[in-house]
This record gives sequence, structure tokens and C-alpha cells, in this order.
Amino acid sequence: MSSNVKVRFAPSPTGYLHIGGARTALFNWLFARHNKGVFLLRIEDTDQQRSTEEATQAILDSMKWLGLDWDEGPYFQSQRLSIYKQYAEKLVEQGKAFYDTDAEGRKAIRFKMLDGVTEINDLIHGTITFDTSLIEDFVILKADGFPTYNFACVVDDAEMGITHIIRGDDHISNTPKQIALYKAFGFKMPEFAHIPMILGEDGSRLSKRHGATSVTDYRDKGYLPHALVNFLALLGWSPGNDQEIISISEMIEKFTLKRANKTSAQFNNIKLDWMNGQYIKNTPVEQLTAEVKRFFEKSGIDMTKITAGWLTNLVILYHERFKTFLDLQNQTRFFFTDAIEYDQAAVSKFLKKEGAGELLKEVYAAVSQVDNFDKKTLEDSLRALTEKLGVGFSKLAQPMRVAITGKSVSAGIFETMELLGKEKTINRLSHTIKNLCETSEAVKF
RNA sequence: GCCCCCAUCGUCUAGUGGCCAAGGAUGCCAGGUUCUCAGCCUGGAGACAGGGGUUCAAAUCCCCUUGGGGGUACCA
Repeated sequence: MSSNVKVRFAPSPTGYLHIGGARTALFNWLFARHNKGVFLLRIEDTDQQRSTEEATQAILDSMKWLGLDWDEGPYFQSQRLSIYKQYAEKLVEQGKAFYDTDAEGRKAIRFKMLDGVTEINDLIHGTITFDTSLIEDFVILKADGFPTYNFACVVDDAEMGITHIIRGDDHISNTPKQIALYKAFGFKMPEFAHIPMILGEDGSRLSKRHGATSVTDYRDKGYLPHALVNFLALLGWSPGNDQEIISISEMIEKFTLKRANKTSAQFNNIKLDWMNGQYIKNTPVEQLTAEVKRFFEKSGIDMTKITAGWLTNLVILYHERFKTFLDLQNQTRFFFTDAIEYDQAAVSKFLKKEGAGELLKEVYAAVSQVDNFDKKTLEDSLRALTEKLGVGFSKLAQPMRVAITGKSVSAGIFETMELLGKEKTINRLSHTIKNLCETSEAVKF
């Protein structure tokens, strides 16, 4: 079963795929999949100065990473130059366009914009009216033989049979020009749907030209593609209920342009982090472990001595505690190196205290005697110690935590010790007692 | 300057004339769980930009103002 719906995503390869472009691609993709239509990819590389192959590759990679698979293409406009030339000359022959030489002596073809009123029937905005006498005769074929955006876009969309043009709001004012072109050629008019733009967190325009965030940035920081997709889908669209976490298949099922809104949205990293955390919690440990391994390796952490079982235990311990893979990496750094960076505030608060050394000496003695180095045994042993010393458990836990992890914040201390192993644990305790604690003369370690 | 688009909690949004003394999410605050933090649970503060209309009734329709965004290229 298929419909006649055919849409496209047509980025220009002048930079990485940024968040706004990704959202446009996503809406097109969702629309195509919902309608069982065709989604095609077209690279609009008509700006010889700014287009690069690296950018093209980055865009393709980003699309794949997000899971936005295309059914046709990628087409490259730079490979279709003769087509645009033919169409442009046809317009000249019909008297609808003319050769024009500018002050710099460049000879181009301009389209004759007829005076009148153009109405756009936008699927999202409704009717938008333009007075075309305000629009100048615009260049359709540049002196270098390349078409301009408005021209190539129309020729391609018509030739490729695009039925719905779903693109950013910023193209609304291009639309009357394109409609004029459609009419001049007698092409079948497509439907237009202009979706709102995504703004940066400060409310200003988010775009690659302003050094904004790219999809690859998010991949490299350890976000899950589905979480990003989910987040992006909810920027300008909603399923119509209070649902926030929506699977891809559910999105496809529910996606309609009717439910797309027309208000521009500000990108909000905090909510993305929350959402990514939700996705991480919902990802099975086994799968997460594989991805953590890959991410850590890529970050240059030596994983050769790390066993699969150990890494799995690490992921289990941190499953509900990290929001991105990079976040996990930062939280668990002390497991992978003995060159621990001690948080100075934590050291002075918990270690540079009268009696801290004595306390940790007791801990050291107790921990040294634990043979079954598991959290249960460790807890029993240390709880017994607090009773013997007559102190509350947090009195022990914090100095231990700083000694072992370097920070005053970590996962459960017994679990952490078990995972670290006995040797490293007692080494860190003794190192701390010798070098970081405040100890009275009588009990020098 | 001119043209176009947009306007609900800080942010993302629900809301298409009565069900809204405006719902959800995030963030924030407080309490609970607890070895810290996170998580989780419970509670709280928080918005219809302003002004005119239309109507028995407006967040919802119209107009103006203000604010934000976009376009005005031989960039896309």
C-alpha cells in the first residue's frame, strides 16, 4: 500500500547538519512514513564557494545516526547543471526571462516577475498573501552556470515529483517567487507547509552560520539518537495528549501536519538531558553496556583490561544516575585511573579534620580483613565498626567516599568499593591517610 | 525602510467560543526515601504581551500597539 506522497529534505552542504535542519528532515521523514510515501534526499550544492564534501558527508552521517533513512537520492544539484540551463533557456525563449549583465560584467539570466497578487495556501499557516510587484526580477542562472536556490529548487521539486514541500519558516518569503516559476513552467503546484524555526536558548536564531549546535555534537557528547529525535519531534509538534516519551513507531503513527504548530521554539538542553536520561533508563543494560564500551574506547580510555562482566556491573550501578555517556564517563573516571584528582573542597571538608585520619585507619583495618569483597560483607563490617566507635554512619561514609573516589558525591559507597576491588580500595585508603588527612602525632600511620 | 510570519508558566506545550478561577512536561522550591548525590514519591510557586472591539459568553474571532523572528543576494 502506498500513497502518492513524496517529500524531500534538501540541505545545502555548507556546514554540519544542525538541530534546525535535523528537525526539518525529521518532519519530512515522519510525514513520508506516516503516509507511506517516499522520502528523498537532495544536496543543494549550488554555492561553489561554500559547499564542501566534508559537510555532505557529515550530513549523511547525521541522518543515518538519527535513523532518518531516505528512499531516493542523494541527488546532487551540481550534477544537474545542464537540466537547469535547459529550463532557464526555455524561459528566455518564451520571453519569461532575460539575459542581464550587472555592473561587474557578469551575465546571468533573470526571471521576469509579473505584477499581481500571489496567495500561498500553507498547510500550517493558512493563506498568506504577497504583492508580487514588490519582488524584483531575480536571477535564476548565475554567471558561473549554476542555478540559484529558488530556481533549482523548483525545477528539482517538479522533476522529482515532490507533492509536499515541508521546510522552515524562513522560506515563506521565497515561496511567491517559486510559485511564479511553477506557473511559468506550467508545473503542477505542490502543497506547502512551513514549519517554525528553532531558536537558540537565548531566543536568537539557531543556525550553522551562528556556530550553533550540530547533530554530531550531540552524538559525540553521548546522547541517544532516539532521545534527540523524540526531543526534536516535540519542538513544534505534539501527539495531542500529555505524552512526552514517544517511540518512533508511535510518532509515525500519530504524525500529522495538523498537529504541527506555528510558533518558533527555543532549544532547551536541560529538557533534552532529562529526556536522554529517561531513554537511558529504558535501555536494557546489555545494549547500554555495548554502547558505553564503544563510547569509552572512542574517548581514549584503556578498556583492554576491562571485562564485560565488570563493565556490565558498572552500567547497572549507574543506570539511573547518568544522563549522557559523557556524563557517565565523568562520573566514573576514578575507576579507570589511579591518578585521582581530589576535589579540594571535599578534602578540606572531610579529610582535613581532627580525627579523620584515625577514623580512616579504623576503616582501613576493617576493610583489610574483609575477604569476600562484596557490598553485603563490606556493609556488615563497616556498620559494625560504626557501632564500635559509636558514630553515625555518615561520619564514616563521607571521608571514605572522598578517599576512594576523590569526590563527596558518588554512587553507593559499598557498591563502589566492590566494583573497585579490594586492592585499589585499600591502596586509596592508605594513600589518603598518609597524604591527605589530619592525624595527631600519636597515631601516625 | 518595505514585505511576511509569530505571540499561553523561565522553557517545550495542551487548549480551535462555554467542560479553563487554563492541563501536562521540564526546570525551580519544600518534604519523604537515604551513606553523599542522582533517581523515585508527595506537595508548592509559576502563563493567556497590552489595549480596543464582536458575543449572553473569548486564551480561543476581528483591529491596533508592542515584542520576537524571517525576507528584501549572481547564499541557501
